[in-house]
Amino acid sequence: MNHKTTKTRTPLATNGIHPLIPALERRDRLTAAEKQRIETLPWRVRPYEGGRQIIAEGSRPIESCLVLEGFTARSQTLRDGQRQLTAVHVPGDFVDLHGFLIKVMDHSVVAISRCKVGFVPHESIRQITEEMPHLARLLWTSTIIDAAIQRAWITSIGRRSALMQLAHLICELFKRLQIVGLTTGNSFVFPVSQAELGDMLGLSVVHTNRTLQELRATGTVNWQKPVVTIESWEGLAEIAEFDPTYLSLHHEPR
Amino acid sequence: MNHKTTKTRTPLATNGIHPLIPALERRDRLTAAEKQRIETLPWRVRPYEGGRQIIAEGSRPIESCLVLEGFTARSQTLRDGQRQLTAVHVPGDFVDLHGFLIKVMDHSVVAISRCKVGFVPHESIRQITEEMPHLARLLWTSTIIDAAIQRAWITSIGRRSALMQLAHLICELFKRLQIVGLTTGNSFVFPVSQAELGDMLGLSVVHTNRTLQELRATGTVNWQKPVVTIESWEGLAEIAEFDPTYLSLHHEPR
DNA sequence: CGAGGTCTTGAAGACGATCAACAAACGTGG
DNA sequence: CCACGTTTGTTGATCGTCTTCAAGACCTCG
Repeated sequence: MNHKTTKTRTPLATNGIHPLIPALERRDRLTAAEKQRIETLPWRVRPYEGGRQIIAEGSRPIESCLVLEGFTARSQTLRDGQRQLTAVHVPGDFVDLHGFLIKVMDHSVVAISRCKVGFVPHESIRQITEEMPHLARLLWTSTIIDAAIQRAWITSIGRRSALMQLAHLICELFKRLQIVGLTTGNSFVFPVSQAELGDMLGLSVVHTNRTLQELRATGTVNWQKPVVTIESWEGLAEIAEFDPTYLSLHHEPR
Repeated sequence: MNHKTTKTRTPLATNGIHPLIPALERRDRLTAAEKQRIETLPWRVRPYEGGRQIIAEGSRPIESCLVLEGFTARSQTLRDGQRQLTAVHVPGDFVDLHGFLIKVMDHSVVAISRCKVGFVPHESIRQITEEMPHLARLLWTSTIIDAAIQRAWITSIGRRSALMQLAHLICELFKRLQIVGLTTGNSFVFPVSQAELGDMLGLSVVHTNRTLQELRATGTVNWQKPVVTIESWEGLAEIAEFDPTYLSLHHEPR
Protein backbone atom coordinates (compact mmCIF):
# COMPACT_ATOMS: atom_id res chain seq x y z
CA MET A 1 0.00 0.00 0.00
CA ASN A 2 2.88 2.30 0.74
CA HIS A 3 5.08 1.12 -2.06
CA LYS A 4 4.60 4.21 -4.15
CA THR A 5 4.77 6.72 -1.34
CA THR A 6 7.55 9.23 -1.51
CA LYS A 7 8.90 8.93 1.97
CA THR A 8 10.90 12.11 1.93
CA ARG A 9 9.26 15.35 2.88
CA THR A 10 10.46 18.23 0.80
CA PRO A 11 9.60 21.93 0.47
CA LEU A 12 8.00 21.16 -2.92
CA ALA A 13 10.81 22.32 -5.14
CA THR A 14 8.67 22.34 -8.24
CA ASN A 15 10.21 23.56 -11.45
CA GLY A 16 8.08 26.67 -11.33
CA ILE A 17 6.10 28.30 -8.55
CA HIS A 18 4.28 26.59 -5.76
CA PRO A 19 0.76 25.82 -7.09
CA LEU A 20 -0.92 26.98 -3.92
CA ILE A 21 0.40 30.50 -4.25
CA PRO A 22 -1.50 31.67 -7.36
CA ALA A 23 -4.65 30.04 -5.99
CA LEU A 24 -4.44 32.09 -2.79
CA GLU A 25 -3.06 35.24 -4.37
CA ARG A 26 -6.02 35.35 -6.70
CA ARG A 27 -8.10 36.41 -3.68
CA ASP A 28 -5.75 38.49 -1.55
CA ARG A 29 -2.20 39.72 -1.35
CA LEU A 30 0.32 37.40 0.28
CA THR A 31 3.24 38.86 2.19
CA ALA A 32 6.74 37.61 1.50
CA ALA A 33 6.76 35.86 4.87
CA GLU A 34 3.51 34.09 4.03
CA LYS A 35 4.79 32.91 0.68
CA GLN A 36 7.91 31.69 2.32
CA ARG A 37 5.95 29.80 4.92
CA ILE A 38 3.94 28.10 2.20
CA GLU A 39 7.04 27.25 0.26
CA THR A 40 8.81 25.71 3.20
CA LEU A 41 5.95 23.49 4.33
CA PRO A 42 7.07 19.87 4.50
CA TRP A 43 5.34 18.12 1.62
CA ARG A 44 5.13 14.47 0.77
CA VAL A 45 4.30 14.01 -2.91
CA ARG A 46 2.61 10.98 -4.41
CA PRO A 47 1.24 10.15 -7.87
CA TYR A 48 -2.08 8.35 -8.41
CA GLU A 49 -3.63 6.56 -11.35
CA GLY A 50 -7.11 7.66 -12.38
CA GLY A 51 -9.79 5.87 -10.37
CA ARG A 52 -7.65 5.27 -7.27
CA GLN A 53 -8.73 6.26 -3.81
CA ILE A 54 -6.64 8.92 -2.09
CA ILE A 55 -8.44 9.24 1.25
CA ALA A 56 -11.03 6.80 2.52
CA GLU A 57 -14.44 7.71 3.91
CA GLY A 58 -14.45 7.06 7.64
CA SER A 59 -10.68 7.36 8.02
CA ARG A 60 -8.86 9.78 10.30
CA PRO A 61 -6.15 11.41 8.23
CA ILE A 62 -3.23 13.17 9.90
CA GLU A 63 -2.29 15.08 6.78
CA SER A 64 -4.16 17.35 4.41
CA CYS A 65 -3.76 17.10 0.70
CA LEU A 66 -3.32 19.52 -2.17
CA VAL A 67 -3.80 18.71 -5.84
CA LEU A 68 -0.62 19.40 -7.79
CA GLU A 69 -1.52 17.94 -11.17
CA GLY A 70 -4.64 16.34 -12.61
CA PHE A 71 -8.09 16.08 -11.08
CA THR A 72 -9.52 14.63 -7.90
CA ALA A 73 -13.05 14.48 -6.54
CA ARG A 74 -14.96 13.99 -3.33
CA SER A 75 -17.09 10.90 -3.48
CA GLN A 76 -19.95 9.42 -1.50
CA THR A 77 -21.48 6.02 -2.13
CA LEU A 78 -24.90 4.63 -1.27
CA ARG A 79 -25.53 1.05 -0.23
CA ASP A 80 -26.73 0.02 -3.67
CA GLY A 81 -23.45 1.25 -5.15
CA GLN A 82 -24.72 4.49 -6.60
CA ARG A 83 -22.03 7.13 -6.39
CA GLN A 84 -22.23 10.89 -6.14
CA LEU A 85 -19.28 13.17 -6.59
CA THR A 86 -19.79 16.23 -4.40
CA ALA A 87 -16.82 18.24 -5.62
CA VAL A 88 -14.10 18.24 -8.24
CA HIS A 89 -10.69 19.60 -7.49
CA VAL A 90 -8.21 21.17 -9.85
CA PRO A 91 -4.49 21.83 -9.36
CA GLY A 92 -3.90 24.35 -6.58
CA ASP A 93 -6.97 23.23 -4.62
CA PHE A 94 -6.18 22.46 -1.00
CA VAL A 95 -8.70 19.61 -1.08
CA ASP A 96 -8.53 18.25 2.33
CA LEU A 97 -8.21 21.13 4.67
CA HIS A 98 -11.52 19.66 5.86
CA GLY A 99 -9.88 16.62 7.38
CA PHE A 100 -7.80 18.92 9.56
CA LEU A 101 -10.92 19.99 11.43
CA ILE A 102 -13.58 17.32 11.06
CA LYS A 103 -11.16 14.56 12.08
CA VAL A 104 -13.28 11.72 10.65
CA MET A 105 -13.87 11.81 6.90
CA ASP A 106 -17.50 11.97 5.79
CA HIS A 107 -16.49 11.29 2.18
CA SER A 108 -13.62 9.79 0.27
CA VAL A 109 -11.25 11.58 -2.05
CA VAL A 110 -10.55 9.84 -5.34
CA ALA A 111 -8.39 10.49 -8.37
CA ILE A 112 -10.58 11.05 -11.43
CA SER A 113 -7.56 11.29 -13.69
CA ARG A 114 -3.92 10.44 -13.36
CA CYS A 115 -2.74 13.01 -10.85
CA LYS A 116 -0.12 14.14 -8.39
CA VAL A 117 -1.02 15.06 -4.85
CA GLY A 118 0.92 16.72 -2.05
CA PHE A 119 0.37 15.92 1.63
CA VAL A 120 1.21 18.18 4.53
CA PRO A 121 0.83 17.32 8.23
CA HIS A 122 -2.18 18.73 10.06
CA GLU A 123 0.28 19.93 12.66
CA SER A 124 1.83 22.33 10.14
CA ILE A 125 -1.57 23.80 9.39
CA ARG A 126 -2.31 24.15 13.07
CA GLN A 127 0.90 26.10 13.45
CA ILE A 128 -0.16 28.46 10.68
CA THR A 129 -3.40 29.15 12.55
CA GLU A 130 -1.39 29.90 15.68
CA GLU A 131 1.25 32.08 14.10
CA MET A 132 -0.03 33.57 10.87
CA PRO A 133 -3.64 34.61 11.31
CA HIS A 134 -3.95 36.27 7.94
CA LEU A 135 -2.65 33.25 6.08
CA ALA A 136 -4.98 31.13 8.19
CA ARG A 137 -7.89 33.31 7.07
CA LEU A 138 -6.92 32.73 3.46
CA LEU A 139 -6.94 28.98 4.00
CA TRP A 140 -10.30 29.33 5.71
CA THR A 141 -11.46 31.39 2.73
CA SER A 142 -10.48 28.60 0.38
CA THR A 143 -12.76 26.22 2.29
CA ILE A 144 -15.54 28.79 2.20
CA ILE A 145 -15.26 29.16 -1.57
CA ASP A 146 -15.30 25.40 -1.77
CA ALA A 147 -18.60 25.53 0.13
CA ALA A 148 -19.97 28.16 -2.26
CA ILE A 149 -19.17 25.83 -5.14
CA GLN A 150 -21.02 23.05 -3.35
CA ARG A 151 -24.04 25.32 -3.04
CA ALA A 152 -23.97 25.99 -6.75
CA TRP A 153 -23.97 22.23 -7.28
CA ILE A 154 -26.95 21.77 -4.98
CA THR A 155 -28.90 24.34 -6.94
CA SER A 156 -27.81 22.81 -10.23
CA ILE A 157 -28.73 19.27 -9.29
CA GLY A 158 -31.93 20.31 -7.57
CA ARG A 159 -33.35 22.75 -10.05
CA ARG A 160 -31.50 22.89 -13.36
CA SER A 161 -32.22 20.63 -16.32
CA ALA A 162 -29.51 18.19 -17.31
CA LEU A 163 -28.45 20.45 -20.19
CA MET A 164 -28.20 23.59 -18.06
CA GLN A 165 -26.40 21.67 -15.39
CA LEU A 166 -23.75 20.34 -17.73
CA ALA A 167 -23.26 23.78 -19.24
CA HIS A 168 -22.90 25.22 -15.75
CA LEU A 169 -20.26 22.70 -14.78
CA ILE A 170 -18.23 23.50 -17.87
CA CYS A 171 -18.40 27.23 -17.19
CA GLU A 172 -17.26 26.64 -13.64
CA LEU A 173 -14.36 24.42 -14.60
CA PHE A 174 -13.21 26.86 -17.23
CA LYS A 175 -13.10 29.73 -14.74
CA ARG A 176 -11.40 27.69 -12.06
CA LEU A 177 -8.77 26.37 -14.43
CA GLN A 178 -8.17 29.83 -15.82
CA ILE A 179 -7.11 31.05 -12.37
CA VAL A 180 -4.35 28.50 -12.18
CA GLY A 181 -3.30 29.02 -15.78
CA LEU A 182 -4.53 25.69 -17.10
CA THR A 183 -6.62 26.91 -19.98
CA THR A 184 -5.28 27.55 -23.47
CA GLY A 185 -7.47 29.98 -25.33
CA ASN A 186 -11.00 28.65 -24.97
CA SER A 187 -10.05 25.13 -24.15
CA PHE A 188 -8.85 22.99 -21.31
CA VAL A 189 -7.95 19.39 -20.69
CA PHE A 190 -10.46 17.41 -18.64
CA PRO A 191 -9.77 13.69 -18.96
CA VAL A 192 -12.80 12.14 -17.27
CA SER A 193 -15.18 9.47 -18.50
CA GLN A 194 -18.86 10.04 -19.06
CA ALA A 195 -19.56 7.78 -16.10
CA GLU A 196 -17.59 10.13 -13.86
CA LEU A 197 -19.30 13.12 -15.41
CA GLY A 198 -22.63 11.49 -14.66
CA ASP A 199 -21.58 10.97 -11.06
CA MET A 200 -20.90 14.69 -10.78
CA LEU A 201 -24.23 15.65 -12.28
CA GLY A 202 -26.31 13.02 -10.52
CA LEU A 203 -27.30 11.52 -13.89
CA SER A 204 -27.13 8.04 -15.38
CA VAL A 205 -24.37 7.30 -17.89
CA VAL A 206 -26.83 6.98 -20.73
CA HIS A 207 -28.46 10.28 -20.02
CA THR A 208 -25.10 11.95 -19.57
CA ASN A 209 -24.17 10.78 -23.03
CA ARG A 210 -27.36 12.14 -24.56
CA THR A 211 -27.04 15.42 -22.72
CA LEU A 212 -23.51 15.80 -23.98
CA GLN A 213 -24.75 15.29 -27.52
CA GLU A 214 -27.48 17.81 -26.96
CA LEU A 215 -24.94 20.31 -25.70
CA ARG A 216 -22.64 19.68 -28.66
CA ALA A 217 -25.62 20.31 -30.92
CA THR A 218 -25.97 23.82 -29.50
CA GLY A 219 -22.58 24.57 -31.00
CA THR A 220 -21.33 26.20 -27.81
CA VAL A 221 -19.03 23.40 -26.71
CA ASN A 222 -16.80 20.92 -28.43
CA TRP A 223 -15.90 18.05 -26.11
CA GLN A 224 -13.40 15.68 -27.70
CA LYS A 225 -12.32 13.28 -25.05
CA PRO A 226 -9.66 14.90 -23.08
CA VAL A 227 -10.07 18.40 -24.51
CA VAL A 228 -13.07 20.65 -23.89
CA THR A 229 -13.32 23.67 -26.17
CA ILE A 230 -15.79 26.43 -25.60
CA GLU A 231 -16.96 27.69 -28.99
CA SER A 232 -19.20 30.39 -27.56
CA TRP A 233 -18.77 31.55 -24.01
CA GLU A 234 -21.80 33.82 -24.19
CA GLY A 235 -23.96 31.04 -25.54
CA LEU A 236 -22.78 28.58 -22.94
CA ALA A 237 -23.14 31.01 -20.04
CA GLU A 238 -26.62 31.83 -21.33
CA ILE A 239 -27.67 28.18 -21.35
CA ALA A 240 -26.21 27.70 -17.88
CA GLU A 241 -27.39 31.00 -16.39
CA PHE A 242 -23.81 31.20 -15.19
CA ASP A 243 -22.85 33.94 -12.75
CA PRO A 244 -19.27 33.66 -11.45
CA THR A 245 -19.90 35.62 -8.25
CA TYR A 246 -19.76 32.45 -6.17
CA LEU A 247 -16.16 31.82 -7.18
CA SER A 248 -15.04 35.01 -5.39
CA LEU A 249 -12.77 35.96 -8.25
CA HIS A 250 -12.02 39.37 -6.82
CA HIS A 251 -8.95 40.48 -5.01
CA GLU A 252 -9.48 42.06 -1.62
CA PRO A 253 -8.28 42.13 1.97
CA ARG A 254 -9.65 39.17 3.95
CA MET B 1 -36.13 49.10 6.32
CA ASN B 2 -34.39 49.76 9.60
CA HIS B 3 -37.51 50.32 11.60
CA LYS B 4 -37.34 47.02 13.41
CA THR B 5 -33.62 46.96 13.95
CA THR B 6 -32.46 46.99 17.50
CA LYS B 7 -29.90 49.73 17.34
CA THR B 8 -28.18 48.93 20.58
CA ARG B 9 -25.43 46.41 20.60
CA THR B 10 -25.47 44.23 23.68
CA PRO B 11 -23.51 41.24 24.94
CA LEU B 12 -26.59 39.05 24.33
CA ALA B 13 -27.85 38.88 27.85
CA THR B 14 -30.21 36.02 27.15
CA ASN B 15 -32.16 34.56 30.00
CA GLY B 16 -30.11 31.40 29.81
CA ILE B 17 -26.79 30.61 28.18
CA HIS B 18 -25.44 32.02 24.97
CA PRO B 19 -26.77 29.73 22.18
CA LEU B 20 -23.40 29.62 20.42
CA ILE B 21 -21.67 28.01 23.37
CA PRO B 22 -23.38 24.60 23.40
CA ALA B 23 -23.05 24.44 19.61
CA LEU B 24 -19.28 24.90 19.82
CA GLU B 25 -18.77 22.93 23.01
CA ARG B 26 -20.40 19.93 21.43
CA ARG B 27 -17.22 19.56 19.34
CA ASP B 28 -14.43 20.73 21.61
CA ARG B 29 -13.75 22.16 25.03
CA LEU B 30 -13.95 25.93 25.39
CA THR B 31 -11.74 27.71 27.87
CA ALA B 32 -13.22 30.21 30.28
CA ALA B 33 -11.56 33.01 28.34
CA GLU B 34 -13.08 31.79 25.10
CA LYS B 35 -16.55 31.59 26.59
CA GLN B 36 -16.14 35.03 27.98
CA ARG B 37 -15.05 36.37 24.62
CA ILE B 38 -18.12 34.88 22.99
CA GLU B 39 -20.38 36.26 25.68
CA THR B 40 -19.02 39.77 25.39
CA LEU B 41 -19.27 40.04 21.61
CA PRO B 42 -21.33 43.06 20.62
CA TRP B 43 -24.58 41.68 19.26
CA ARG B 44 -27.41 43.42 17.50
CA VAL B 45 -30.60 41.38 17.73
CA ARG B 46 -33.50 41.51 15.32
CA PRO B 47 -36.69 39.46 14.87
CA TYR B 48 -38.00 38.37 11.46
CA GLU B 49 -41.31 37.08 10.23
CA GLY B 50 -41.29 33.81 8.31
CA GLY B 51 -40.59 34.38 4.62
CA ARG B 52 -38.55 37.57 5.08
CA GLN B 53 -35.12 38.07 3.63
CA ILE B 54 -32.30 38.52 6.11
CA ILE B 55 -29.32 38.94 3.80
CA ALA B 56 -29.56 39.58 0.08
CA GLU B 57 -27.71 37.71 -2.64
CA GLY B 58 -25.08 39.99 -4.15
CA SER B 59 -24.83 42.21 -1.08
CA ARG B 60 -21.66 42.93 0.90
CA PRO B 61 -22.53 42.47 4.55
CA ILE B 62 -20.33 43.91 7.26
CA GLU B 63 -21.76 41.71 9.96
CA SER B 64 -22.22 37.97 10.35
CA CYS B 65 -25.38 36.47 11.71
CA LEU B 66 -26.27 33.77 14.17
CA VAL B 67 -29.69 32.13 14.52
CA LEU B 68 -31.05 32.60 18.02
CA GLU B 69 -34.57 31.28 17.63
CA GLY B 70 -36.49 29.70 14.77
CA PHE B 71 -35.21 28.60 11.38
CA THR B 72 -33.41 30.28 8.50
CA ALA B 73 -32.20 28.98 5.15
CA ARG B 74 -29.78 29.78 2.37
CA SER B 75 -31.60 30.38 -0.87
CA GLN B 76 -30.70 30.63 -4.54
CA THR B 77 -33.14 31.52 -7.28
CA LEU B 78 -33.06 30.81 -11.01
CA ARG B 79 -34.29 33.22 -13.65
CA ASP B 80 -37.61 31.43 -14.06
CA GLY B 81 -38.27 31.84 -10.35
CA GLN B 82 -37.46 28.31 -9.27
CA ARG B 83 -35.90 28.36 -5.85
CA GLN B 84 -33.46 26.01 -4.19
CA LEU B 85 -32.62 26.09 -0.52
CA THR B 86 -29.04 24.98 -0.05
CA ALA B 87 -29.00 24.85 3.74
CA VAL B 88 -31.27 25.13 6.74
CA HIS B 89 -30.07 26.67 9.95
CA VAL B 90 -31.18 25.95 13.47
CA PRO B 91 -30.63 27.99 16.63
CA GLY B 92 -26.94 28.16 17.52
CA ASP B 93 -25.84 28.04 13.88
CA PHE B 94 -23.43 30.81 13.00
CA VAL B 95 -25.03 31.07 9.56
CA ASP B 96 -23.10 33.77 7.94
CA LEU B 97 -19.53 33.33 8.93
CA HIS B 98 -19.25 32.90 5.16
CA GLY B 99 -19.91 36.55 4.45
CA PHE B 100 -16.93 37.44 6.62
CA LEU B 101 -14.60 35.88 4.06
CA ILE B 102 -16.33 35.80 0.68
CA LYS B 103 -17.29 39.47 0.92
CA VAL B 104 -19.99 39.28 -1.78
CA MET B 105 -22.92 36.98 -1.04
CA ASP B 106 -23.50 34.17 -3.54
CA HIS B 107 -26.86 33.37 -1.92
CA SER B 108 -29.45 35.04 0.20
CA VAL B 109 -30.41 34.13 3.74
CA VAL B 110 -34.12 33.96 4.45
CA ALA B 111 -36.31 33.30 7.46
CA ILE B 112 -38.30 30.11 6.93
CA SER B 113 -40.16 30.60 10.18
CA ARG B 114 -40.62 33.44 12.59
CA CYS B 115 -37.14 33.80 14.04
CA LYS B 116 -34.66 35.89 15.96
CA VAL B 117 -31.21 36.57 14.59
CA GLY B 118 -28.10 38.10 16.14
CA PHE B 119 -25.59 40.13 14.15
CA VAL B 120 -21.96 40.69 15.06
CA PRO B 121 -19.45 42.87 13.16
CA HIS B 122 -16.96 41.14 10.88
CA GLU B 123 -14.31 43.14 12.66
CA SER B 124 -15.02 41.28 15.91
CA ILE B 125 -14.55 37.98 14.15
CA ARG B 126 -11.33 39.18 12.59
CA GLN B 127 -10.07 40.04 16.04
CA ILE B 128 -10.83 36.54 17.24
CA THR B 129 -8.74 35.13 14.40
CA GLU B 130 -5.89 37.42 15.43
CA GLU B 131 -6.05 36.82 19.15
CA MET B 132 -7.69 33.50 19.85
CA PRO B 133 -6.51 30.93 17.34
CA HIS B 134 -8.21 28.00 18.99
CA LEU B 135 -11.57 29.72 19.09
CA ALA B 136 -10.99 30.73 15.48
CA ARG B 137 -10.42 27.08 14.58
CA LEU B 138 -13.72 26.19 16.22
CA LEU B 139 -15.52 28.81 14.13
CA TRP B 140 -13.72 27.47 11.06
CA THR B 141 -14.84 23.99 12.12
CA SER B 142 -18.43 25.12 12.21
CA THR B 143 -18.18 26.24 8.58
CA ILE B 144 -16.54 22.94 7.69
CA ILE B 145 -19.37 20.97 9.27
CA ASP B 146 -21.76 23.21 7.39
CA ALA B 147 -19.97 22.14 4.21
CA ALA B 148 -20.23 18.48 5.18
CA ILE B 149 -23.98 18.96 5.54
CA GLN B 150 -24.09 20.50 2.09
CA ARG B 151 -22.29 17.46 0.70
CA ALA B 152 -24.88 15.19 2.27
CA TRP B 153 -27.54 17.28 0.53
CA ILE B 154 -25.78 16.98 -2.82
CA THR B 155 -25.71 13.22 -2.48
CA SER B 156 -29.33 13.16 -1.37
CA ILE B 157 -30.61 15.30 -4.19
CA GLY B 158 -28.42 13.64 -6.77
CA ARG B 159 -28.87 10.00 -5.90
CA ARG B 160 -31.55 9.33 -3.30
CA SER B 161 -35.22 8.81 -4.11
CA ALA B 162 -37.63 11.45 -2.86
CA LEU B 163 -38.67 9.22 0.02
CA MET B 164 -35.12 8.46 1.17
CA GLN B 165 -34.23 12.09 0.79
CA LEU B 166 -37.07 13.30 2.98
CA ALA B 167 -36.28 10.67 5.59
CA HIS B 168 -32.64 11.74 5.53
CA LEU B 169 -33.52 15.39 6.07
CA ILE B 170 -35.65 14.52 9.07
CA CYS B 171 -32.90 12.42 10.61
CA GLU B 172 -30.45 15.26 10.12
CA LEU B 173 -32.72 17.88 11.62
CA PHE B 174 -33.47 15.70 14.61
CA LYS B 175 -29.78 15.22 15.37
CA ARG B 176 -28.93 18.86 14.88
CA LEU B 177 -31.77 20.05 17.07
CA GLN B 178 -30.87 17.53 19.72
CA ILE B 179 -27.45 19.14 20.12
CA VAL B 180 -28.97 22.46 21.00
CA GLY B 181 -31.62 20.93 23.23
CA LEU B 182 -34.57 21.62 20.96
CA THR B 183 -36.04 18.16 20.80
CA THR B 184 -38.55 16.81 23.29
CA GLY B 185 -38.49 13.04 23.33
CA ASN B 186 -38.76 11.94 19.70
CA SER B 187 -40.23 15.13 18.41
CA PHE B 188 -39.30 18.63 17.42
CA VAL B 189 -40.98 21.73 16.14
CA PHE B 190 -40.35 22.53 12.48
CA PRO B 191 -42.85 25.11 11.26
CA VAL B 192 -42.24 25.15 7.50
CA SER B 193 -44.65 24.80 4.61
CA GLN B 194 -44.54 21.96 2.12
CA ALA B 195 -43.46 24.47 -0.50
CA GLU B 196 -40.39 25.30 1.57
CA LEU B 197 -39.76 21.63 2.20
CA GLY B 198 -39.91 21.06 -1.53
CA ASP B 199 -37.39 23.84 -2.08
CA MET B 200 -35.00 22.06 0.26
CA LEU B 201 -35.42 18.73 -1.46
CA GLY B 202 -35.44 20.03 -5.02
CA LEU B 203 -38.97 18.69 -5.53
CA SER B 204 -42.24 20.21 -6.67
CA VAL B 205 -44.87 21.02 -4.06
CA VAL B 206 -47.17 18.33 -5.35
CA HIS B 207 -44.56 15.64 -5.19
CA THR B 208 -43.42 16.81 -1.79
CA ASN B 209 -46.95 16.37 -0.57
CA ARG B 210 -47.16 12.85 -1.96
CA THR B 211 -43.77 11.90 -0.61
CA LEU B 212 -44.77 13.12 2.81
CA GLN B 213 -47.86 10.92 2.66
CA GLU B 214 -45.75 8.00 1.56
CA LEU B 215 -43.41 8.58 4.49
CA ARG B 216 -46.30 8.83 6.93
CA ALA B 217 -47.56 5.54 5.56
CA THR B 218 -44.33 3.84 6.62
CA GLY B 219 -45.29 4.62 10.20
CA THR B 220 -41.84 5.95 11.04
CA VAL B 221 -42.78 9.62 11.13
CA ASN B 222 -45.77 11.62 12.19
CA TRP B 223 -45.65 15.13 10.74
CA GLN B 224 -48.48 17.30 12.05
CA LYS B 225 -47.83 20.77 10.88
CA PRO B 226 -45.45 22.34 13.23
CA VAL B 227 -44.50 19.17 15.11
CA VAL B 228 -42.50 16.30 13.65
CA THR B 229 -42.53 13.10 15.69
CA ILE B 230 -40.27 10.19 14.93
CA GLU B 231 -42.19 7.01 15.66
CA SER B 232 -39.30 4.72 14.79
CA TRP B 233 -35.79 6.06 14.61
CA GLU B 234 -34.40 2.73 13.40
CA GLY B 235 -37.00 2.50 10.68
CA LEU B 236 -36.44 6.06 9.56
CA ALA B 237 -32.65 5.79 9.61
CA GLU B 238 -32.98 2.56 7.63
CA ILE B 239 -35.09 4.22 4.94
CA ALA B 240 -32.67 7.14 4.78
CA GLU B 241 -29.46 5.13 5.07
CA PHE B 242 -28.62 7.73 7.65
CA ASP B 243 -25.07 7.81 9.06
CA PRO B 244 -24.42 10.78 11.38
CA THR B 245 -20.64 10.78 10.87
CA TYR B 246 -20.85 13.92 8.73
CA LEU B 247 -22.27 15.92 11.63
CA SER B 248 -19.00 15.49 13.59
CA LEU B 249 -20.89 14.77 16.78
CA HIS B 250 -17.77 13.81 18.68
CA HIS B 251 -15.84 15.84 21.13
CA GLU B 252 -12.14 16.27 20.44
CA PRO B 253 -9.27 18.74 20.34
CA ARG B 254 -9.35 20.80 17.13
C1' DC C 1 -67.39 35.57 7.76
C1' DG C 2 -64.49 36.05 3.98
C1' DA C 3 -59.89 35.85 1.78
C1' DG C 4 -55.59 34.13 1.03
C1' DG C 5 -52.51 30.74 1.87
C1' DT C 6 -51.72 25.80 2.31
C1' DC C 7 -52.77 21.13 1.55
C1' DT C 8 -54.67 17.48 -1.26
C1' DT C 9 -56.17 14.95 -5.31
C1' DG C 10 -56.55 13.62 -10.26
C1' DA C 11 -54.85 13.39 -14.91
C1' DA C 12 -51.50 14.00 -18.48
C1' DG C 13 -46.98 14.51 -19.95
C1' DA C 14 -41.82 15.17 -19.72
C1' DC C 15 -37.51 13.98 -18.28
C1' DG C 16 -34.43 10.89 -16.97
C1' DA C 17 -33.55 5.75 -15.52
C1' DT C 18 -32.97 1.20 -16.84
C1' DC C 19 -32.16 -2.67 -19.82
C1' DA C 20 -29.91 -4.50 -23.66
C1' DA C 21 -26.94 -4.59 -27.40
C1' DC C 22 -23.39 -3.02 -30.29
C1' DA C 23 -19.50 0.08 -31.83
C1' DA C 24 -15.39 2.43 -30.99
C1' DA C 25 -11.27 3.35 -28.49
C1' DC C 26 -7.69 1.99 -25.63
C1' DG C 27 -4.10 -0.69 -23.49
C1' DT C 28 -1.52 -4.78 -23.16
C1' DG C 29 1.08 -8.58 -24.40
C1' DG C 30 2.58 -11.45 -28.00
C1' DC D 1 2.55 -3.91 -35.26
C1' DC D 2 -1.27 -6.66 -34.80
C1' DA D 3 -4.61 -9.42 -31.92
C1' DC D 4 -7.35 -9.40 -28.28
C1' DG D 5 -9.81 -8.11 -24.19
C1' DT D 6 -11.59 -4.46 -21.59
C1' DT D 7 -13.27 -0.14 -20.92
C1' DT D 8 -15.85 3.66 -22.79
C1' DG D 9 -19.18 5.62 -25.80
C1' DT D 10 -23.54 5.25 -28.51
C1' DT D 11 -28.25 3.91 -29.77
C1' DG D 12 -33.03 2.08 -29.28
C1' DA D 13 -36.94 0.76 -26.50
C1' DT D 14 -39.51 0.70 -22.39
C1' DC D 15 -40.57 2.11 -17.83
C1' DG D 16 -41.04 4.96 -13.73
C1' DT D 17 -40.51 9.08 -11.13
C1' DC D 18 -41.43 13.48 -10.76
C1' DT D 19 -43.53 17.80 -13.03
C1' DT D 20 -47.15 20.47 -14.51
C1' DC D 21 -51.78 21.95 -14.76
C1' DA D 22 -56.11 22.33 -12.69
C1' DA D 23 -59.42 22.26 -9.23
C1' DG D 24 -61.39 21.57 -4.85
C1' DA D 25 -60.95 21.13 0.42
C1' DC D 26 -59.12 22.85 4.46
C1' DC D 27 -57.29 26.11 7.54
C1' DT D 28 -55.98 30.34 9.68
C1' DC D 29 -56.42 34.89 10.85
C1' DG D 30 -57.80 39.34 10.49
